[in-house]
Amino acid sequence: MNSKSREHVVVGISGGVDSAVAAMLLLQQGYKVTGVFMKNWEEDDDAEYCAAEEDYRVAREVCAQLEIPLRAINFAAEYWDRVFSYFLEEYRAGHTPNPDVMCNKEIKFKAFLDYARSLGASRIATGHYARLDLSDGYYRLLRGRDGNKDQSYFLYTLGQNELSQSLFPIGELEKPHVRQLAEEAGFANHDRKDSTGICFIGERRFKDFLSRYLPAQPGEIRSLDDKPVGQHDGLMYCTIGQRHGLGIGGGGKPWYVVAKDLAHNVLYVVQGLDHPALFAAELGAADLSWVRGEPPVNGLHCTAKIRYRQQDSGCQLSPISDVVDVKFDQAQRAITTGQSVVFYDNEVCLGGGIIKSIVNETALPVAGMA
RNA sequence: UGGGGCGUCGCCAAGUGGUAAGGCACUGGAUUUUGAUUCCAGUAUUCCCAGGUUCGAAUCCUGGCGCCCCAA
Repeated sequence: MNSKSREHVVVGISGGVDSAVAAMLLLQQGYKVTGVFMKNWEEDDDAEYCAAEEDYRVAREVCAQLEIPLRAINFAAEYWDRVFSYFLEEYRAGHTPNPDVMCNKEIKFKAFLDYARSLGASRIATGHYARLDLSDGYYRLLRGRDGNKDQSYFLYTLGQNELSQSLFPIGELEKPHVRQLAEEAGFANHDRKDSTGICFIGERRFKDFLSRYLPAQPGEIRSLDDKPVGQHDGLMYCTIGQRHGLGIGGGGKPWYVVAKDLAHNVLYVVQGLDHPALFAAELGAADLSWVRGEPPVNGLHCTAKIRYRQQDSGCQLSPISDVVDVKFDQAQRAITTGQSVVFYDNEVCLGGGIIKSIVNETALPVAGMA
């Protein structure tokens, strides 16, 4: 065997195909592999069915087939303290956070990494569609080879320390190939539907879920010319660019959320997918994180995403300090505070930050609202 | 209490004698490791009410009820 035969890797096994194939590939590459199933959310009493239990059952099945040990670890307390509380605070403040970005930062590549080290592993591995590359003494985070599944967006908070202790075994593969390998390996989950929804919390009616933690605060919905057009149940249940769930119709074109006025508890809407008020070409971001460990040169022209699964758009970063001002070559639709902007230099994910402000050419009824 | 207009699904809105378009909302599904977006499908035996004319009316007539506008 090769020198890797002694290296111990802990793989996060979720019950899905991706992590199962990741573990299998590591085994084939000669690593010593241990599977770990994370439970980071205590099921709610009234949950229709317990998805986590089924996930765990499948995880055990896969590990049994691979003949690797599977351990279970509960990070529910950490998840609540470091991810969920942040999530609620952001919503309360009228923003739209991305909990999965925070989950990767605080749980998978921190708590889980620490745990893996305590088990004697030198690295962790996950089933993310992203790639690692070591050049000039620096680790680079690259987009997954499968452009349709690329998950580097969720990983932009990782730095040199995390990447030097991580592996993304399926990053070079395309999803259909992963499923094929799973089928050939005889994994029962080879055709299991991809999981979506908030990491560990799963798919559920989002508004109902949020309302358990943030009580309703009904208020008026107004059009940009300040005419009342309906009622909302709470500004925190809505996000910029959102169409459904408002319950307002008429006039032909669909209505979209364009702004929130927290001070007056008013939700502003606009009619038509391409309404100009929905577009802005500039934003301010903070809580920056750079994969290389240091910011790129000031004035850098690169590309960026405003949300997951969106095509990158050219932009200019300047000035860069604790915060950054991002000017896009083309106006972006529905830039939303709380979401992450993630920067790329072609295939390389440079890092990103949390969107804090939007510079919009179209005057909104209330100054400073987002 | 003079004149004019209108009343079709929760909301806009076609249809002016031949047996209820479409859009929005809503519901379901697809896509998606955030929240969204997008895509596909479904949704009025009934046209404010009551009579009448007609083989046949949401469409014509009569009478109500409701709303709007202009005059006062």
